[in-house]
Amino acid sequence: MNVSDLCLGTLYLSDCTGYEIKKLFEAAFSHFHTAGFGSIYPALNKLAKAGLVEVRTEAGEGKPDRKRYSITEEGKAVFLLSLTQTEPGEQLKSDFQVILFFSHLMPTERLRQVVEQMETAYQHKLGYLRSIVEMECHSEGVRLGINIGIASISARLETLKKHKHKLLANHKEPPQCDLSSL
Amino acid sequence: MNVSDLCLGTLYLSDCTGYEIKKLFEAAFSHFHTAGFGSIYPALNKLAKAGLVEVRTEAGEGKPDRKRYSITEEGKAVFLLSLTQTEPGEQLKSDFQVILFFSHLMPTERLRQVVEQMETAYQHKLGYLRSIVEMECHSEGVRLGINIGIASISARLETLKKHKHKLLANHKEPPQCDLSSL
DNA sequence: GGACTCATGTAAGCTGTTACATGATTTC
DNA sequence: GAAATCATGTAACAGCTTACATGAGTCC
Repeated sequence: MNVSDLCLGTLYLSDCTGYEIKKLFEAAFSHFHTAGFGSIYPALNKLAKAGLVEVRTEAGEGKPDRKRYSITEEGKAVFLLSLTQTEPGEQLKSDFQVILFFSHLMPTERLRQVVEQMETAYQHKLGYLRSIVEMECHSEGVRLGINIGIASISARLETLKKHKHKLLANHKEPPQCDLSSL
Repeated sequence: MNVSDLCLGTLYLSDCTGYEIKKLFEAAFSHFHTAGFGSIYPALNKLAKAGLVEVRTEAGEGKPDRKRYSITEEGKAVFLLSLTQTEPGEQLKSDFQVILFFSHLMPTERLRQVVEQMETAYQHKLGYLRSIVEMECHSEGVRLGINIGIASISARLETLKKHKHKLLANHKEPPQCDLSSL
């Protein structure tokens, strides 16, 4: 499942412009997938070339022109096929956990900062997820996805809160390293 | 934090061969980072060229020759700098959640399969994490990282178990799509 | 006047995956 | 005899990020 597939899937639900797809990605997928304009626009052009989507240009009054994309029947078939054939999997990339892994090499003060930042980040994410789960327009699958996200982040936050004191209290200041040559 | 940084960090802890680094990655980082030989070997060569690690070749008796890498003082300084400057962040890429998001477009039977696969995958991951947290060699930071992983996966699994019946019971078989032309 | 939103796109580059190539030894 | 483990590496490709380019309108 790459950006191209996600664009096709989004267009299955409703016609969109590239800009709207980006906004939708942020609102709907941001807790399990990300994508920038630099990958969305080329993906849409590629899909159009392959005949999986169709484009029509709308003249913007006072605003820039927009290209509105619709999925074709072939596009629908391709998306359904890749959806059913995709193996479910999850992969986390956590710089926070890397930092924890090597935390004994870090100054205590920086470690404290990092922990605090992460707590705040978790709280923000939770707030966001709780705000969207309350909306009543979700399908059962979407709702489950959000609930899994909430439970997961909530558990991470609680574990961090519970153990951070031990981490910081037992932390030994590492010997300073010579950075003058860099 | 890329593969190159992680190699450097691993070599900070002890001298290793590329092959050993891969094994260590699997054992220690696999729940928050992955890397294959195709990125580790080039990374080590790059680090050697930059003077951040040193190599010596060991003749293998009955086994292939090995290249053992050690970090240099400059390498240590570079790693400590990038460790303290890295902003803590986490990013999930979940094809499972994508499937859930579009689950109303999938055949019920496939959805049931996907949910079961994911349950098993979570259980395996939990088993693995619980087996390593019991070892007593971990630093406080490493232990916290593992505990966060356990809490997180555990929460995901429980949420899935709790809501999957509702998901499957309310699921409507979507109209079949014409796949003959593909 | 500056920042932000709307709107689309390109190009360079970084990073990583996958497949291939080699080859000996050990285990089933 | 087949498969797995040990051991290193390259080359092609896929995929995404970042920065740049353009330009009008709106809000403070």
